[in-house]
Order: sequence, then structure tokens, then C-alpha cells
Amino acid sequence: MKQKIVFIVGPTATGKTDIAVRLAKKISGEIISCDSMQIYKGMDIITSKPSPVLMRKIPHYLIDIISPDKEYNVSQFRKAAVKKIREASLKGRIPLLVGGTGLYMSVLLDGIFNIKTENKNTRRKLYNEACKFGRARLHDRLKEIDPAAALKIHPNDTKRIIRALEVYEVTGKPISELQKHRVGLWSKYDVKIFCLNMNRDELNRRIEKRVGRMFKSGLVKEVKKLLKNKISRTASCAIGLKEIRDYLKGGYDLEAAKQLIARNTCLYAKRQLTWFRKDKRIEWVNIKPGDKPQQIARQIFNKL
RNA sequence: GCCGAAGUAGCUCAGUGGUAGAGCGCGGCCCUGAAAAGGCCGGCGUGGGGGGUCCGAUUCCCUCCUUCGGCA
Repeated sequence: MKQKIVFIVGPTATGKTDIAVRLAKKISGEIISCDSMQIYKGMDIITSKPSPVLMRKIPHYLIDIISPDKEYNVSQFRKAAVKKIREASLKGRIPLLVGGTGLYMSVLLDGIFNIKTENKNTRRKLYNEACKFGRARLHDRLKEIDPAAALKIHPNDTKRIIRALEVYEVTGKPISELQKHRVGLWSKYDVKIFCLNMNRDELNRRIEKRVGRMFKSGLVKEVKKLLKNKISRTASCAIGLKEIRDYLKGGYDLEAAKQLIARNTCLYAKRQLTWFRKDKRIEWVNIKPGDKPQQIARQIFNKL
């Protein structure tokens, strides 16, 4: 009998947090965050973390675990999440993976090639080369060493070109070869994936409302505090950081910052949906305007 | 009321006597160590209304409407 794992995923602002806590209570579960931004300490409002009250009700893992001046990546997430899943299962609890980071979900379920490949120096060197001579030159080199990857990676996608070259320089093997070897949890566990969704206009409205609430709860103050210290490249990707920084610098007024954040969040939600739509293992849960979190939690519970 | 400027995509605006583009938005997609990131694709249009010149008008002319400045 395989152990059960439940994923609650979906675009931002669909109410995952609340529903997950209610479901966790029903099934004696523990929540493991599947979110690339909520891992950072002190980024509470900006990443819409579950409230302390909610986190006290049910154990939450992989939230607030690293300092915003540290970088973080998928591989670290995978290791940590696998460990937490194992621990929860050993305790007889059902691991509830909750979040909106599609890549993190996919890497958990389907694996990642697991060789130590990241090399800051190599990466920096390649970036400098891209700046100096243009990314076309790097893409051409990729064509030579790894035609399969070069075909898949668009010539404008500097980040992935560099990553592919970095992997080759560090391991001597083409990334397209390494990527073939991945093992995830999908076959080892009894996995259920639920993706919350709603009408797009409704979702955008909810995002706008939530951004308004974030400002009322002190988003600007939180960002000011964050900006006093170093913020890593990965942490600084959080939507809202650069918008508020530019507002503070006088680039535009508060209302403009608010609108920009809402717009960028809507774009983000759109990308999240693209990611989830692709995964045919997902069961979709449609939320209508009046639906209460407990109703949705029950609906999911009945499908387990 | 007079003078001037402008009306082109959802928005901001280019441009041309041979039925139109850009950026942003919007929609779709890709994604394996930065993923709330990064990248790709798609024009979504009664060219303010009407009339005229012309083989042909979004472009030139007339008129009306609207908006914004200035003067009264």
C-alpha cells in the first residue's frame, strides 16, 4: 500500500492556504509549502504567507526557513521537501503540498538530475561573455556541444543557454543527456493533485483586492525594512519589491505602484495556469464567487 | 464665440495617395539548480461621422461632432 500525498496547487489568490488548513484538519495532514518565495523570512505580507494563527493550527513546513539575503533554488527545495514528506509519512500524517510554484511541484513528482552542477564562477564568466560578445555566440557554442539542448532552448533565452553551458563545463556531459535521468515521487506514492481555479476575470478581481489589502496591512513598511538589508537575487524576484522600491525612489505614485503590482501578479497567475494546464494528472477544482473554503475543502476530501 | 492642436488597436502613440504598425495591455505557449524568474508566438482595427477629388483616401479638400490648450 503506497503512502498518500496530496497537492493543493493553483494560481495565486485562489485561497489555497485557507482550504489547505481545513483539509489538513480533516485528514490529519501536515502542510509543506510548495512555494519559491514564502521560504524567505520577513517577507510575510509581500508573499501572502499564512497568518501565524493559521500556522499554529496545523504544522507548516518550508515557510520562513531562510534569510532573504540567501539564494535558494529548486534543488534545495526538492531535498528539503522530500525529507519533510518522509518525516510526515513516518508520523502517520498525510503530507499536503501547498503552493503555486509549478516547477517545484514538477521536480518533486518527476525528479531532477541530481549531480552537483551549480558553479558560480563558470556562470559569471559565461554572463560576462554574453554581455561582451552577445548571446548568439553562446547559443552557437551550445549547438556544437549539445545540439539537442540548442534546439530546445531559444537563442534569446540567455538564462537557459548559460545554464546548459555551465552544466557542460562542470560535468563534461550535455544537459540534455543528464535531464533524461530523473526519478520523482510520482511512482512511489499515491499522489493526488488538486488545482484550484476560477473564472479569469474573477481571479484578476481577487488579485486586485488582495493587493489592496496587502498595502493596508503595511506592505510598504515591510519592503522598506527588507531594503535596508541585502536581498539575494532569488528573493528579490518577489513581485512587489521592485515596484515599491521604484515608488520609494519617486519613480511613480502609490496608486501606480499598486496597479503595477496587481498587473504583474495577474501575469504571474496566467503563467501559473499555463504550467498546471499542461499536467494531465491534475484534478481541477472550480471555485465560484460565493464558495466558502470549508465547502471546497470538503469537496476535495470527498475525492481522496 | 474666435484662434490653435488633436481624434488610428483596450491604453499611449508612429506612419503612409495603393484598406495600417510599435510599446504596454490582452490571449496562448515553453520551462530540469534564479521559476513570483526567464523566453517564444498571436493584431485583437467600421483609421470620429458625412460628403468631395482621385482608378484608388487612413493619408488631400469641405463640413459636422468630440477633446485639449489659448483668447475673449
